[in-house]
Amino acid sequence: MAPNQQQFEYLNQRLSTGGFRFTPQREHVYSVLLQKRDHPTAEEVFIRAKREMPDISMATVYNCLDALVQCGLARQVTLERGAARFCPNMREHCHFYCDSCEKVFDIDLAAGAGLPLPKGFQPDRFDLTIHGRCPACSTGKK
Amino acid sequence: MAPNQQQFEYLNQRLSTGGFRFTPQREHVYSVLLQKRDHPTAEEVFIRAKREMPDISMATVYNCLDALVQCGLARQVTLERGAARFCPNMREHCHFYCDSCEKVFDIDLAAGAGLPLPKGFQPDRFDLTIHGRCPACSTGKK
DNA sequence: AGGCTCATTTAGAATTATTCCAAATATTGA
DNA sequence: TCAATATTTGGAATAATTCTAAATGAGCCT
Repeated sequence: MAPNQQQFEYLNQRLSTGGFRFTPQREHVYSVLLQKRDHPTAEEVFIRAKREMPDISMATVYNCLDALVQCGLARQVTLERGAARFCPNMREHCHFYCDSCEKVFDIDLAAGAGLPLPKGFQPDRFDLTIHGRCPACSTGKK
Repeated sequence: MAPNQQQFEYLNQRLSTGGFRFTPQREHVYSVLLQKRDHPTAEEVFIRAKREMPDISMATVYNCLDALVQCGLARQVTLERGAARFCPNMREHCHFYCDSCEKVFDIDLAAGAGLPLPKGFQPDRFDLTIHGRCPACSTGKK
């Protein structure tokens, strides 16, 4: 599924606003992210991207993901150890990591709203990850 | 500064409860963590530990930190990219990462309290990192 | 104390994740 | 189209962590 015209325009606009050029690789990496929103690692994005663009390189995937993050088109998510994951959901939300099946769920919650920070701290962005069990794993009580 | 008797007892008890043995290395790594609570990386812990225990190895530092985390004596904190950091503060708190001076501050806030999770999700632990500017950096408005 | 068992330590190798590099190529604006 | 500059590429390099196998150490049983 190629990105539709609207997504294409939006990507183009965000890239140039951010001082980046539009390239087929960036378009493709973005479309890969949008296709399956399961918080893939850079390596997983690379594998998926290669299916339609066999010559794309790992370095380019990192470059594209970086550009997307800087343009505000994707978030980089760091859940404990291991590789960083990428998420094109830019709504305010937090992540639920299931310690049992290791899936990542988007939860629509504004984590930082109303938190009484000590005087002087100027928050910019809140990263909330909740660890626990997802519905499937908690009923199975494995 | 060596850990006091109470800390020593507590460490011993938590280690054995967790199925770990008490070793001089683990005691020393724990005392290093307690001495300067600036969220050091494993490498920084290694450097500090070597001052009083020159033969300790990196692998042992990782092993000790791991054991401490598993015993509930320290938390592993993952702030974006780069090395994991370690924090012996086990009170419920979150972290404020200053994007300007890159220091990490403990903030005494219960991040997850009262968050309305969707049905079925069983939260176990909340990891909230707030990015922004610390008081010193926000007044300097660098 | 002596011996057994198993955890731990150690140094270094191996692995994983990411960044860097320099040359070739592509994109944009004039 | 041309020049300037960003991007892509493959591979090398780096960073962070884990693994491995041998030596050591601790606790337990007799």
